[in-house]
Amino acid sequence: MAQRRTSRTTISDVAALAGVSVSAVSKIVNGKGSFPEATRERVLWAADRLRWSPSAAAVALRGAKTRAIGMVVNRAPDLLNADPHFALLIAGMESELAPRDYGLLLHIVGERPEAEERAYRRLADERRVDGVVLTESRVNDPRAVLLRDLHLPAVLIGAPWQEHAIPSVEATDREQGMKDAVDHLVDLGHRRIAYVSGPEDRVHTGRRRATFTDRLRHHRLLPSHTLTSDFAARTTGSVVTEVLQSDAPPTAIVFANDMMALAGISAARRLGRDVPGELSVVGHDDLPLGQLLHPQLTTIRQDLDHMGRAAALTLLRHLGEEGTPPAPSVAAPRLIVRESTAKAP
Amino acid sequence: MAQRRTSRTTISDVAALAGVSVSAVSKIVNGKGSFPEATRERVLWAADRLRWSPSAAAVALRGAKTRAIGMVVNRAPDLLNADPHFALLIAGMESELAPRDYGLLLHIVGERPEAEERAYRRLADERRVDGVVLTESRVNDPRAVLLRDLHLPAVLIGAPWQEHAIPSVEATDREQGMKDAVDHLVDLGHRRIAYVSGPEDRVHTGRRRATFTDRLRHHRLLPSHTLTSDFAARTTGSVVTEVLQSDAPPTAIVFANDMMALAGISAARRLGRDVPGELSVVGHDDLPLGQLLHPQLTTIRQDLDHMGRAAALTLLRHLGEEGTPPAPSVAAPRLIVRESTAKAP
DNA sequence: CTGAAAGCGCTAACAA
DNA sequence: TTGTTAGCGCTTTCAG
Repeated sequence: MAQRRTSRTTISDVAALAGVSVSAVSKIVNGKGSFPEATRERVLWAADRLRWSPSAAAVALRGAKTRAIGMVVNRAPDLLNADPHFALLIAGMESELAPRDYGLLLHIVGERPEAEERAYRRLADERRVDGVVLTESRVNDPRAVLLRDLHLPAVLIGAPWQEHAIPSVEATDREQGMKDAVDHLVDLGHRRIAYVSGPEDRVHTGRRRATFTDRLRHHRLLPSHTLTSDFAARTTGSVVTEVLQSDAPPTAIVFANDMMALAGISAARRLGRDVPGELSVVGHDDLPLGQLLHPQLTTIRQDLDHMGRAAALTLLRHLGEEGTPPAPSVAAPRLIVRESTAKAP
Repeated sequence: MAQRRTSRTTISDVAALAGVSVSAVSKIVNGKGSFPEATRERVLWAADRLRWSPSAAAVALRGAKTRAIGMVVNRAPDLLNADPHFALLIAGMESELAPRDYGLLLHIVGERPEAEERAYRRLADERRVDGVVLTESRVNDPRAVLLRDLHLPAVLIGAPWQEHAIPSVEATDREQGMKDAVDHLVDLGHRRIAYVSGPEDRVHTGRRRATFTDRLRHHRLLPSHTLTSDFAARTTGSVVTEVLQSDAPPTAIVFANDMMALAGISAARRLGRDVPGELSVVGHDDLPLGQLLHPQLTTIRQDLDHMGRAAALTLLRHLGEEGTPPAPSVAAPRLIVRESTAKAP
């Protein structure tokens, strides 16, 4: 028995209504052949009337293009939430994907590497997406090899690790913001400046720390401390607490991101240290949040929205999507001076 | 470019390697028929060796199930970013979806209604997802009708609007947190208490304000002010600034979410008002952020993670996904007293 | 110019 | 028990 479910309207319904063949509909809708204007109009009218759009599954099956791109985020949910960073990146990507009718398939896996690998593998094997966007480039990034094996086109947001086989999008003059931050602090008279970095496995962690150190050396200074934290506020808090209680505590700290800076400020305050009176703080990213804090956060602005856009565009071009403009260059990170930095005590 | 991949391994490759028919592979992989253990093993081994998983497109085309669910967020990117709310909801959903091999297709549309409608329409017409999760139930929610027309299964997170045709997941005893907040403030001696709500078109806006007012009446009080803001920090700031400069300013304000509370605190501080000395503040959501602020935020905790999980589970069951447990009930919102509330001045 | 027909990879009747 | 086969909805030769 021909069990008819809420039967979907198909291309043949449109063809029937327009009084043409299915192939005519296909061609007209995809702007392929050349047809008399009258036919074109009738077909388009019929498609519109029936509210028909081609089934993504059928198109994908036929042409091996899904018009979807994937992103797998390997951060624990609670830490993800603590860092609005991703939301901005995703929003940026979406603003380029949506108008081109591309979907974004998101996977949030924990920090377990095997879950991450599995996610990419499924994306590829099941042919769910045409390509993926990676963030948070890692040292010895296992994803580079994996994605090559999977033949899954990819674009990386951020500094590639060595000769990463994956094309990447980055801000021009990537280290400018950090240099400015160091200069700014030195100008304010700070001599004991510390850096609290994110996890060591991130490529940018090493880079930024190197820039930090180099720039201090440029001023004939050495880092007061270089510390490492993860994305948990608690970790950052205890690291900061410890260093502030050391013999020669820093008078200024640069943090790898705004949320860490906030956690740092919170820890300092708990020790009764005034920010910026006794301790200057510089964040990184410039989340909108920073302007609501007291003191308002001095931070290194990254144009996350544009990075997201650029990544999407780069991937789309790579996939051969026609009419995709080249990704515009992303502005260099720059220092936004607000209230959390002041003269050294 | 657009390097065509070495043609994908298909079910017939697996069948060939295992020396059986394709249907045998299909059945075995999907655990359908009954086969001798030896055959089963050989097939599974072959599938594994070839790293084969069924093409999502083919499966979808065949069975009309995509194993993907959709979510469209209608908030401007910058405001999205300002509110980590969604990230938590999404993470919660993912933790139930991922283990069942469901994907999450995310669309971020602006606040333009037509973009939103288009997104749902495409999701349905192109059969990209099996169902959708809605958030932020709206008054006269146009999505209810739309999704019914589209025959797109849906689950709503939050209080439904009237006889919303869409099943919804909600915390038990939804208004408990607000009642506790009011009681708490009254206990502290506050008599002039204001409420700053989110956009009027959200269902919960009206509900919470009603609860707020009712609970005050219970204490034989009237609201000092009831104000409305949108999700932009600036709006909240100016609303708060104005009310604090009025003749009889409130000594306590309850906000519709934590980010608004933060914006409010920031505005108060700019007027030189001490929080909580001169103004007590209560937030809503309990973002991790709240504990890093100074003063730490007193807030109404919502279990966003569980709401996300419950929504996913409910939808999956609705879709007939076997082995999906019923969604556990979501704990009632409750007041977390921290430092932003204190005795009335 | 237009239409008929062959699959894309998979599942589920139906046969053997 | 296992294999054969007919489509799912679409695009794309290839005839007409």
